[in-house]
Amino acid sequence: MNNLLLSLKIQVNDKIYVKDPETSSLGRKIIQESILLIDEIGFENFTFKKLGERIGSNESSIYRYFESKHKLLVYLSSWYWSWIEYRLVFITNNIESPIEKLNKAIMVVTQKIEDDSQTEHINESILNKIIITEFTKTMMTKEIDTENKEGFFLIYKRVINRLVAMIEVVNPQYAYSKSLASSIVEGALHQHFLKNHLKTITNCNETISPTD
Amino acid sequence: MNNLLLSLKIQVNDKIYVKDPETSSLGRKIIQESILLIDEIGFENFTFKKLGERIGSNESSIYRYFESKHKLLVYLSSWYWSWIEYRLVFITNNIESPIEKLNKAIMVVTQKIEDDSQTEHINESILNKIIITEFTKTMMTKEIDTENKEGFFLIYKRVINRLVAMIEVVNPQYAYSKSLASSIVEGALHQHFLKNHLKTITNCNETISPTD
DNA sequence: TCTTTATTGATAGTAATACTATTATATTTG
DNA sequence: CAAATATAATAGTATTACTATCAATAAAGA
Repeated sequence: MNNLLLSLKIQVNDKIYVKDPETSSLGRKIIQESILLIDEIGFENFTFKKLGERIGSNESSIYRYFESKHKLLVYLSSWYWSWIEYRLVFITNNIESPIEKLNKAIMVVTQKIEDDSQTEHINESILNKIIITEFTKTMMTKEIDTENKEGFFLIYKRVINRLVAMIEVVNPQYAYSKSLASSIVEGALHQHFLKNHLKTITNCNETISPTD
Repeated sequence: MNNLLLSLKIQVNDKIYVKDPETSSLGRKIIQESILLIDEIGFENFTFKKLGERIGSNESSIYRYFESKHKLLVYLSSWYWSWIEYRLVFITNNIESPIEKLNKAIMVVTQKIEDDSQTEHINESILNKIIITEFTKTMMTKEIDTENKEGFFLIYKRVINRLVAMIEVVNPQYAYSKSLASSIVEGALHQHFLKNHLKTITNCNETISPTD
């Protein structure tokens, strides 16, 4: 992936933050450490106060970047899906065979991320872990319809739709391409979760991956 | 389904509650109204205080039944899956053809519930609605491993395993029966959710159901 | 029927959460 | 070097998620 990300900035809908965290070192620290802290203690136990203590900064300073911890999670998710989209486009680029292209794409959206540290302050592998358990919480709220209208989930939907397009090239007659694509992405996250916590209701383990 | 439930009591792991809500009218009121209130305002906005006001009772009285709102949600989920299990067994009973049996089973676990009011105090259709958006929250916590050991998710896993068994009768060679079963159940809930909120990434709508 | 026990209600209280507001102090930039 | 901007420190509010105590009722048992 050749360090392309070093010069390319992942863009996130600016309605999600108060101040863009990529524009300051405090902002980047917030992102970096929030990923680690959410992974360690879980999203329900995560607070801006704890994060502040951890980064040697103040609760009120974090509020200048994000209105709420919910929006911070939406930000992290958007960043994640944007990063996935970038990899999706990059890795499937120039592949002639539609089926091979779709295969690669499915690999990208379903694979466990082994740390591929391209961005200094974001640990993609841990971010992948928190997406597995926390991503649904960004959407499963009473505010979803408003937030959806404001474009909070655009990048995620774009990833799904890229998959849909590839499926339709492989089989233009298939009537459920959208549901298939969303099921692949969401289903893979879910199988990763089961593999880690409810082993008795999945076949996934050290040798069999959700991608299989 | 012939009113069998009128004489059969759905059993929920007794570690989930402090006092069995089925043993008193206040308990049943808590169950009945919590379903409606969670549906109305969402689980994050739901509190025992609000529930108390609504049922004309006291916050502290509700705490005598459930330690926390999380456990109440675990209780509602267990009740739901227990009810699904009962229907699963009942509806697929005496069906000879394995494929037909599996088909019926898939219908049971994926269909939207139209109110089938067998139990006076539980509105199954609304309970189904809250399961669609709130069920993952019972599991996606830092406490999952402990709670899983305590048996909080036994009924859910039993439902999945019944499906697994039916899949294996249809095709004993299939290597991913567990993952398929868990994906069917979880995936159907997810498609129901998308159909209600993110219509652009599902093919499900008024005419096409997740069951299809 | 009377008494004991269990259940519920009312009130108060605590620590933590999820913020907002204000002011002081650094730091950056023009 | 001044002005603007960013951050830190502190305080404060309303709400949440409980626990504890005690009084009032209702139900059950002797």
